[in-house]
Amino acid sequence: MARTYGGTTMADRKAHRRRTLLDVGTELLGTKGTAAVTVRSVCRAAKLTDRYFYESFAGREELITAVFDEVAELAATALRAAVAIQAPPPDLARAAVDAFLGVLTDDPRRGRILLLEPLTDPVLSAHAGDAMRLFEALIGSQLPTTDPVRAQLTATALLGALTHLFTRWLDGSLPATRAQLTDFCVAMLANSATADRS
Amino acid sequence: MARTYGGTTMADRKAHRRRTLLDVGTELLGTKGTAAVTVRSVCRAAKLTDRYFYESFAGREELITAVFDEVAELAATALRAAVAIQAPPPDLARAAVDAFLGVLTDDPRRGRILLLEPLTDPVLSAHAGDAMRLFEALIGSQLPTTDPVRAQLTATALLGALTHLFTRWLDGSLPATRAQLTDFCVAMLANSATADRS
DNA sequence: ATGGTGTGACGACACCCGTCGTCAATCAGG
DNA sequence: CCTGATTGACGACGGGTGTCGTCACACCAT
Repeated sequence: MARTYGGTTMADRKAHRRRTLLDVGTELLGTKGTAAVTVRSVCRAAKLTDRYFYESFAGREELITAVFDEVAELAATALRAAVAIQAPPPDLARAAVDAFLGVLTDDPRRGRILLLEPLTDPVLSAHAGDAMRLFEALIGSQLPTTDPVRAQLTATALLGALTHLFTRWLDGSLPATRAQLTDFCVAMLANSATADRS
Repeated sequence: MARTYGGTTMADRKAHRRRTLLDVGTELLGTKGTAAVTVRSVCRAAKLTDRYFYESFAGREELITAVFDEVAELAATALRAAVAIQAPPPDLARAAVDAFLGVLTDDPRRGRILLLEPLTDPVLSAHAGDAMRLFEALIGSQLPTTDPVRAQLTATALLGALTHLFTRWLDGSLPATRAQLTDFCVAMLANSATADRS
């Protein structure tokens, strides 16, 4: 029987503190960007003394990569569920775009964490790079081209297009409805899937 | 007759110091990113005392926006020259892509300064935003669609695609030759210019 | 009550930053 | 030589950072 303090076990308290730090990390990274995430700023916002930061994380790098990983896993899970359906490619693409957008609109901070900050922050860009390469390879493998260079160019272009569309839409500077955006993305993906046939 | 010191006029020395600061700003912003650009780091690298920083710039914001503006002006100039030729659209697109890539490959730091850092740095993003909106409007006005929403979606997608393609190619992670990349971009632009006709 | 554990606050240390005033040395023109 | 301009170095001030040890107090189980 674990000993309690304040009515909870040490393991529970530790988990709770870790959760709090991740939440604050998400808030700072997703609203102000990577420079705003420091050990002290996070602990200040979390109302925890910085000893507890080191209880869960070796340093800021570990925190921001953990925050990124949480969001990436959310997105991946949603995508996996969406494309698990048995449907023709256009419906799959629509389901995928819808699912991804759903994850982003459920919490707009996620767009910045998943799509923007990794473009310039050295820690995130090194960490996220593999995930992004994976996404590209996934997109690329769906393309009906036998030319690997062309496949990668297309996948990169698509990822770039989607990144810009999503982030711009999320920040309110794209005057499109969600349905219009979804339709456009689906058509764009479909167009790429058939472009080599022309 | 302006008084001289060390064989040069005050105006010349001031101009030289400003040039040096801009060069160092370009180096730091283009290789390490915005966080590495501080008044002290710039002056250290420029081997100037920080009094001289304030001779030309009110603060770091003014320096990084000046650095961005220099690169943007280079790109704009190259683009204007490239599309001044009398040629059919595919040749215009090719000339534009070639010119833009030329500016970037002449100095790879420019890709980061022009395309990446403004995505996340608040100062640059606010400052570059208008230039980017202009680029988008320009691309959009070349599209044969009467639907303004669709035009903007397309322009945004294209800008995103180009951004990713260029930055990924510049960092060496796209295994394509420059000719392959150029061909792809030209085809992509051409495809978008005709996509609405389908 | 006792001894051990957990917590919050804080100080230490060494570093960084932005901004600017001061001082000593050098340069320049009359 | 004299006086004023220019330069380089540096310190001041007030803020921030990462990391971690210490202390006083509160909590807990026995």
